[in-house]
Amino acid sequence: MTAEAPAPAATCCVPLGASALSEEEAQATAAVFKALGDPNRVRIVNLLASAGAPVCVCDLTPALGISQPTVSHHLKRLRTAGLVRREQHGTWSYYSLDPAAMTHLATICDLRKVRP
Amino acid sequence: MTAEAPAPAATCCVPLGASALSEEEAQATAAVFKALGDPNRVRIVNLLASAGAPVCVCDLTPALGISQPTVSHHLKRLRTAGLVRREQHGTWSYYSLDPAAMTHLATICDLRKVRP
DNA sequence: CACATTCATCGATGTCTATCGATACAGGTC
DNA sequence: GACCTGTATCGATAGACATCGATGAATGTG
Repeated sequence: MTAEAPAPAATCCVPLGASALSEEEAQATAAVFKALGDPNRVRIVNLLASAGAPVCVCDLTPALGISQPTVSHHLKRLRTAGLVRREQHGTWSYYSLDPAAMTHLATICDLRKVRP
Repeated sequence: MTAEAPAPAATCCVPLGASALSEEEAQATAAVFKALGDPNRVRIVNLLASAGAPVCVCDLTPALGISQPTVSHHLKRLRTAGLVRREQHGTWSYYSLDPAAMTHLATICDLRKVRP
């Protein structure tokens, strides 16, 4: 019952329950990744990031080459995940990345510093 | 047709096609995120990260509290996405994070430096 | 060799979701 | 007011996927 990896191969088990994520934490993290787990949403985030300023839906739609309802759907998913913010100006909706969420995402993804 | 965001509101359109991701790039990126878009897979990655050494499936299964076939399924998805590596020792399979993939993931997620 | 154990695959099932066309809603323009 | 335009929502549909039990393959143990 030790933690050595390619173990002596008689018993193999390791109690790694230690610093495990809670069910809720895992679900929250997965929700963020799930929101980014679609090519069109990745492209939306990329477009918003490279734009650097709020972008109108009427610009997003032709850039993505998918129907307007589908764009609206993806934006809603990104917004629900907290990755994107909406800003309404008259008839037009402008979307931009949520800076805090981007920082949070970068933190989550950097697993290189995790220790046992 | 300028890039200012809350524009004068007469025309709103901005040509932001500039540094857009290709279809393939977007799909590849989304595939990585999709692989992480499940609570159990997030927990697997977390367990592997905090273990710091290859972990036996027989340790993962009780730690996750789901059936063994399901664990196997998730591991396969993570492995297909290139996030995880398998190492077989006798009857046992040991899984560990792919360091290069982790670095790549951290790079992808850090959108804070993107410029227009 | 017979048996047990570990893990991957298979088949089935229920749920989720991406996509679109049609429609409703909200602002602006005349 | 009537009309146009940009967005969001609705309803339907096809495809993807998480989950499990059963089975199979590989390896060790008696």
